[in-house]
Amino acid sequence: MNLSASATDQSRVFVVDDDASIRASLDSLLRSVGHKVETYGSALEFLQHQRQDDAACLVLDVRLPGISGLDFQAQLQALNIDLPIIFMTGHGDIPMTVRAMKAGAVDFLSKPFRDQDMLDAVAAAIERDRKRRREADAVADLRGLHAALTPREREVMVHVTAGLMNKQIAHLMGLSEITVKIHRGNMMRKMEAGSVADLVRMAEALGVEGPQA
Amino acid sequence: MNLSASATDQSRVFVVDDDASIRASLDSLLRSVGHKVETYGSALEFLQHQRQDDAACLVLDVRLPGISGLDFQAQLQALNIDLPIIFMTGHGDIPMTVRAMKAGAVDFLSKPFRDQDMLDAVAAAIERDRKRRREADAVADLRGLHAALTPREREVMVHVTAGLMNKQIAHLMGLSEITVKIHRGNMMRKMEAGSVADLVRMAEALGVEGPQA
DNA sequence: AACCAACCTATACTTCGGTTTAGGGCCGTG
DNA sequence: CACGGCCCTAAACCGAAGTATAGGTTGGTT
Repeated sequence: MNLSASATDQSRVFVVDDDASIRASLDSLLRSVGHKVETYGSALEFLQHQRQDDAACLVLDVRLPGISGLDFQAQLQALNIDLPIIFMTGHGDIPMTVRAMKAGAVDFLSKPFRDQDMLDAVAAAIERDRKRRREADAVADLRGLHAALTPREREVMVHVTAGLMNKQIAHLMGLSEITVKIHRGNMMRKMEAGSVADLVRMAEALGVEGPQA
Repeated sequence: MNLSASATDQSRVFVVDDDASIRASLDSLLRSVGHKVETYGSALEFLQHQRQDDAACLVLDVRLPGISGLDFQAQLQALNIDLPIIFMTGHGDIPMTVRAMKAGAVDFLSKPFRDQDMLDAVAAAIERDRKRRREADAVADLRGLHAALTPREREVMVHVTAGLMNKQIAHLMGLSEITVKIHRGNMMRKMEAGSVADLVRMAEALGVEGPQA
């Protein structure tokens, strides 16, 4: 389903800052350690460009033309764009920092910052994205399998992962036991689950379990 | 094993600040909304007192006599005291805030702060601790059951949660299948697992699984 | 009308899981 | 030394799971 090794092993850093000289210096700094870099002067500009399928992160000035970096962070979440963010600020305050960190920012750097601090933050952010990607890919594959189930198969899956016997499932669903066995067998095959133990883990990753005991 | 309903439903707030007037005003504020409050003038003083079995949190000035609040946070982690922390600061900076938040602080408030901000932060912190406690209690119970297993039973448990058949387990362990069945039956009874599905979830909570496929 | 996917059922059979009963051995504590 | 806990095995049995074969019904599509 997802045999492609996530396109590349590249790391891509998006820099959004209205100050061209900052953009240039960050571009050079980040390239020097092997990152691909794309720089933008505004949030809108960033949004209008395509994003590749790389592990990536976003380096953001909190003060952007038109929109605050914090609001932009919220907007990205609403758009379901889940990119680790590193904030930079010239004159940030503590409430701002707390809000950004609570909302999941990787780091919050005061300008001027040491190059190494930025590089460390970017490395941590990329690593976080890489991990999120791996997990998201795995879950996406599972969703594909799960989507191919018929309604009855899905229903049986829930009951199996709840630890019920075929007999009990049959009773709950108003079916004969043999029918449950058929659905169950088809479901296990479609989900590519080699055992109930496998299936339980898949169900947890998918969040398709009945309320826990 | 852990039938006691976690002692109380009380919420307890520990306030550590070297300024007595701050302690007094926080004490009054927090009591007014129903929290139990204990105040201390230093980190050491706090450590020397017993902690009850309540859902609790810690309100901490970053600047304490003898030790920085940040270092104290690290020290508590090292001591395995996992208490949600709310920092207060008179003249904090951004790196300090970032470090505290990265280390898991619930909030970081600049003095002077609005009463409501403190109350909100404390409520969030207590709720976080309550949740952590519930989970820790559940895992502690499981650990108790798991500790009562014999080495062989533990070994069988790992293989069962890996989805192996008795036959395969027997082969791996150099046993006859019947012996595996005995260990397995004893293990399921001791773990109070009604099904393999249950057992898998327990094993995940315990972290006693073989490396995932 | 023909088709197909999903659904349901039954018979028959195999394999797997699990328990009971009934042994055997090793080792450390009382 | 005797007892108990842990370990191993066997025969016999039962119930649960899983598969194959062989049907049947709907309901929507071509």
